[in-house]
Amino acid sequence: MISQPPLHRLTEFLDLTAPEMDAIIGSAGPPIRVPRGGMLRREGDRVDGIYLLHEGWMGASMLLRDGGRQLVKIHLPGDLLGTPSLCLTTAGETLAALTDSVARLIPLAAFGRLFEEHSRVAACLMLSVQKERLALIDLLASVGRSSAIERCAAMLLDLHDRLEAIGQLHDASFDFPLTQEQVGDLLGLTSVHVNRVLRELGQQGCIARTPRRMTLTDVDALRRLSPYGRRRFVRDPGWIPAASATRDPVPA
Amino acid sequence: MISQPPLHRLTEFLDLTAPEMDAIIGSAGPPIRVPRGGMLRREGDRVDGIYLLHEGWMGASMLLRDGGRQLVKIHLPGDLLGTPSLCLTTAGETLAALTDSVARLIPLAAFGRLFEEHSRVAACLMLSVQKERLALIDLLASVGRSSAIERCAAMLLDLHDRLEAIGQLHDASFDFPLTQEQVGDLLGLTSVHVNRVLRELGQQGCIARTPRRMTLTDVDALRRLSPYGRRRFVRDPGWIPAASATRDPVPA
DNA sequence: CGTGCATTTGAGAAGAATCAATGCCCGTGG
DNA sequence: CCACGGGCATTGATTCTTCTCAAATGCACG
Repeated sequence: MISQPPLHRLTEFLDLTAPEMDAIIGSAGPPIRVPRGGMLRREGDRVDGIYLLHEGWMGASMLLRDGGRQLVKIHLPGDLLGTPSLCLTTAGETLAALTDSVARLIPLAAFGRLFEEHSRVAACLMLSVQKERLALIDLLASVGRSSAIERCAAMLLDLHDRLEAIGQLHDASFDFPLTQEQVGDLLGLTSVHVNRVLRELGQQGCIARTPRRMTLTDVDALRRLSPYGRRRFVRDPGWIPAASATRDPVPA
Repeated sequence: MISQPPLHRLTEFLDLTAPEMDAIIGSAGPPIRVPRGGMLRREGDRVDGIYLLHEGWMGASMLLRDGGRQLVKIHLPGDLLGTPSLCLTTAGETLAALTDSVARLIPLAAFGRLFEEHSRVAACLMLSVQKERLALIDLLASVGRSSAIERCAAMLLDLHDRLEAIGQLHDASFDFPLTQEQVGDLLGLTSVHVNRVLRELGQQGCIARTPRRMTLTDVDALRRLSPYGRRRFVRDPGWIPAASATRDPVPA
């Protein structure tokens, strides 16, 4: 028994109507279970749609020619996965399960129909993608222009804030399934150095770690460490027409 | 006398119809001239639309709390500027002219209308944004997981390929208005180190520099140095409906 | 009770930053 | 015409962050 798909990432900018949400839900295929370590999509696979993540953490990563790996995004439930590859013939990113996960495919055809028939949903998708792009910009700024400890602080806060939004945060404490190597691949560091930095953060009293669990014991100190602040997102942007203006109004 | 806006970034995935292109062109405001060093938009400004760059090079950058600056994108003519801020109340990036530039504002309202009335244009915009996102991913991988020389090679190739697409490349040689500090801000390096690396590339015979001009004397060697290959983009993706299927068909 | 993965720790090396000075080009104003 | 100043490029010397290599430890799991 699979619960309804989490759509908070699509309704965070705008309240969608029931028909609009039904259209989204209806466009998704059956649940796909991916065990920890499994792949939902590999770089080079044919692009057959995008994915909506129901449960679990997944990582989007890119392989480099020298064998290195750049983790591009830690995806949490509700995220849309694989959208960057929409403009490619062959997937540009690997989607790997960091925990046991469940996702659903939204096939290209269904995505196209959604786009054509529900312009407000299309607008929400656009905003969602822009938000992802900003996250990428923040990560880039962090990797390009900050010290290792600042990057770690920013990453922990990012997870903190996003987990809070989906109710998976309890007293600034959350499940933390990432290995130090994965953190390194995300932040442009070695696992060895991640280890030292996390210990340093622990000694400063900013965080407390137990296996697979992370507690931010001094969120304010972490925010001071972080190289950038929190973004303020729009709500009900004026340029998206009100629901009643939607095409094909369904008669009551 | 301002020439027609360059729309190659919007038609590279799909041929648009004349009415669709007219709608885009019609949505843009009057040309805005920005002298080298001037700002089109500052971080924190109110978001009133996006911009279409006609002429010149512009940089999108983000300021860090410690005073550092991350250059996020070097924009060339035809690019859409400022789209990441669509989901923010207040601009998240500064748009600064790297050369004398000309841009046009597409106001939010016009953008919304475009989205609502021309779903194929909306789809093209989505693909365009995804392409930008991939560029950001590539940059991130480069900054996070490659040496300084590899990053420089990748940046030079990126400019090479994009300038080629707009006919501003002559025998692997192009106008290069970036200061070494700006390159450093883009690649996560200091200007001092950029200088050394560029000299190294020169000594290896990969590039030749004269003031404000760059020549790639060994493109293949640079491609071997670059941490990633070229992307292959879709053309006429099946999920976007054919032009005749567009709503509001204009009677002949 | 091995086995395999992840974390932890140490020592040394390397890449890039920092600090500091110099030179060059070019526009400005005396 | 020339002195001056600002921005940018270049170079050297030194420091420091982070990587690399290596090994030990701990822990989960069959």
